[in-house]
Amino acid sequence: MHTNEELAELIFPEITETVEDLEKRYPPRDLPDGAEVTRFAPSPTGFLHTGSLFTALIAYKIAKQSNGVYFFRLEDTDQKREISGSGKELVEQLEAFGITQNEGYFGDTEKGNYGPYVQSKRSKIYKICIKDLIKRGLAYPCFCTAKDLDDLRMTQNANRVVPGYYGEYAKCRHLTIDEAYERIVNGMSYVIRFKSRGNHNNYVRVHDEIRGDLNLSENDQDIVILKSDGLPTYHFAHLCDDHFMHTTVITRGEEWISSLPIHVDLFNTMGFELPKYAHLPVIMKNEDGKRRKLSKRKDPEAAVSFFLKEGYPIEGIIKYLMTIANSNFEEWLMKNPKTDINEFQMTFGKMSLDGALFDLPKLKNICKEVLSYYTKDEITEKAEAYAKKYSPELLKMIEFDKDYFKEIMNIEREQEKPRKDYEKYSDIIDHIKFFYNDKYDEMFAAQPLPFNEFIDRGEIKAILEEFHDNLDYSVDKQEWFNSLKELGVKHGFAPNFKTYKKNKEAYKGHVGDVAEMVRITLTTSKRSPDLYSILHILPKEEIDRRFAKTIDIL
RNA sequence: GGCCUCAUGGAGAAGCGGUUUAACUCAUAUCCCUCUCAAGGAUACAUUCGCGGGUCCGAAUCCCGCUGAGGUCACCA
Repeated sequence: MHTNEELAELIFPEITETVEDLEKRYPPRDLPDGAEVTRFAPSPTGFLHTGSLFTALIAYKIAKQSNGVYFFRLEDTDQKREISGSGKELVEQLEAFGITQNEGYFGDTEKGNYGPYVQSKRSKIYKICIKDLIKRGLAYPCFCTAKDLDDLRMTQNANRVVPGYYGEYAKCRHLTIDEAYERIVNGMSYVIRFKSRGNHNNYVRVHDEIRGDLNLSENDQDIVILKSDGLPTYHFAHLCDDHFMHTTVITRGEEWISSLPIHVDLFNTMGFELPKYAHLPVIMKNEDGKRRKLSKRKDPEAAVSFFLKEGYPIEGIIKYLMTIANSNFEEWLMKNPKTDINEFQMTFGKMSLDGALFDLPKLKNICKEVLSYYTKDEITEKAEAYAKKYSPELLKMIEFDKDYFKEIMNIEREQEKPRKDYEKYSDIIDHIKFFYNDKYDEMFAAQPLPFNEFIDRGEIKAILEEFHDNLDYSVDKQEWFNSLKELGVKHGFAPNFKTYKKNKEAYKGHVGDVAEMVRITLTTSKRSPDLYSILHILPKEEIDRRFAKTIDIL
């Protein structure tokens, strides 16, 4: 007759430490009152997902604003799905968004007293806990094969009973210790299951920081806690890791709500204090009138790298995510458009319960706002950083003459109501390329200049010549514009749109038409920022050249 | 299918039993301003809070039922 003790020794002969040893090794953290310990714990299965960034952002904020600790843990227990190198990538992308840690996994290194922070390196810790459970008769080896489990599921479905490995259906649970012992000695493959003492008909009340009290059916499933590869499942890793790392608030997606009873069961039987839980809404996408989770495969915007590549400002993305996270954030943002968002206090109570639809127009609007508030130096610096990584073309423009670029970026910037031209850094090129001679020449050659076809070419030519001959760079904007009006009037154009509208027959057009001629000459386009600014930024010789070139073809 | 969660306009949402004629932001539309654009300003956009009952003098707000959407039922997390 073997005992549970002997069974535990047979399975884990190399494990000599106990749960008490672990408690000593990972003592409670010394933190101020109210400090929360949070974590972001992704699997290294690919690049940073927009939803993951959202989750990480919330965990980070909750810890920061309470003077607590935010750390990064790598959940690499599924070696089949692992994509090598993605763990490091995840850390780096988060860092790009300002979500930095002072403890945890850093890609190449680890820091902190509660490590290791990579689950595959914590194997011993899980085994210590499982050995303890086996000794206490609360976990057992299960020899069922995938086929056994499939068959079980099928008969359960056919009989309309709750599927799963529990109670009478948990075959291996009813094996005697000797039987189990013998099978292991004989080299049979097995997993370790948790022996649940719960009853499906009882309810447990679990508090969720966002949703309030949840009433859930007790767990009675004998879930797998150690896979045959020797690594734990998520549930068991969550139990051990968050307990010994002293996480105070578990922030995770709402898809975990249904496994909450398992976690409660696990924490209770290990005698560990249950952490607080906050089940976050999942970011959705609308497709043909149906809501669904943002999908990494189908939606480019599901990967955070998409936004980075497009050149959306990081600050804008974070602010957008914050508006989804807390309904009162936007109001705060409007009052404090330039304040560091770390000043904003995030609360679980202001979090919505159902998943928000990802709204690109809203993101764009926020990004526009963010970019418009940057000084010329700030936007130049950030645009350069973006260009270095993603846009050689833009980089060339910036490096050609940085001061020149700054002056261009400064058009109607650094004022009360700045221009809002750009939603992302990649928009810059198209808006300003006419400032660069080679681009100008390209555009000049590409299509006929869009001069108003109702105005005689000779007239345009005469006006342009006269405008150019009398160009005075020393006058202020108002005076300059007056002279433009006078020039128009002289040629039969109304001084303003109103006058023209009242009596269209009396005029060939209005100042706008005259300005348009100059604009096309200088930019090849009917649309551009302020003309006066352009005249003062473009080098004088270049202005002369453009006039000559344009007049020449008229 | 069982269980769980959620449900206010095109989107994010405020509201939590009585000055709510349902705040605010984005989007959209129209108008104004204007040298074009980007802005800015003004106005419009839910007779009604998924539907049906009930409680109450009074309900988006409380209760019940239904419906819809999402999640979950793995040796994936």
